Amino acid sequence: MANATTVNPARVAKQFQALADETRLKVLRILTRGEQCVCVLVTKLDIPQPLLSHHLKTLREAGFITARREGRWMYYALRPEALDDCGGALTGLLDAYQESARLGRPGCYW
Amino acid sequence: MANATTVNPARVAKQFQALADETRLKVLRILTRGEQCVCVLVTKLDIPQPLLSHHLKTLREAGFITARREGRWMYYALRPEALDDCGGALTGLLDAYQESARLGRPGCYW
DNA sequence: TTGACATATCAAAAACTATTGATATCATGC
DNA sequence: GCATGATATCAATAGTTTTTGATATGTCAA
Repeated sequence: MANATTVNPARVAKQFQALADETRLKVLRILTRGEQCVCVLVTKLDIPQPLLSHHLKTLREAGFITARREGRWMYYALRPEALDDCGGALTGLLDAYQESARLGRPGCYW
Repeated sequence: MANATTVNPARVAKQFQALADETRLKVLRILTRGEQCVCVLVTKLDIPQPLLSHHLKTLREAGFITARREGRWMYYALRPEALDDCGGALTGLLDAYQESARLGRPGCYW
């Protein structure tokens, strides 16, 4: 289980970076309904296709989605593990915070 | 409770943007141990003071930390509600995903 | 009130990210 | 093989964020 000390800040920062965009969050929201082909996403989001392609690449590289080709179409699907992982970084911080509160906030630990 | 439809992508994107930086994540991690003065953070992170000041401002504007002056020193503290809130956006997506799986992935919903 | 210290702000430069339009790739059907 | 449609890549531009150094602000102590 992730916690504030096991989390790798550089990696996690990259994941949050991928989430730090309105269009990409909308993509993820759409994909919660199941995998979708790019053509549907383009229509739904109303942005130029190359731009969407770029955002999909960003999400894919950060591990949030997977791609699958079927004939001429590409289908993208959510990878919930990645969302879990990111959430784990947040709960790791929260857990560390609560644990330290429990211990009475000894202050500086280094 | 947050879910994939109640979440405001623009606002959430801004919060994730604040988390999308290695230094800022390190700041949050340090602050899980309780509030700290800037001088401690500067030493611990080994970055120029104006740069840290800028990152602290970013975190503050996104709601992740609070500032308190005590004499010459500024003390920054974690605001766990903001982390919760952000985590809520993630679990909102995950919940929507699982709910849709439960319903048998009806596909396009618009 | 002056000097010293802690922190914030500002302006400029550097680095990165998003957007656009043009073009390439790749699968399909003729 | 050729034309077509779906998607990806590329190169250029625009916009944003990060970093740096200089300077300003605010507080304290003498």
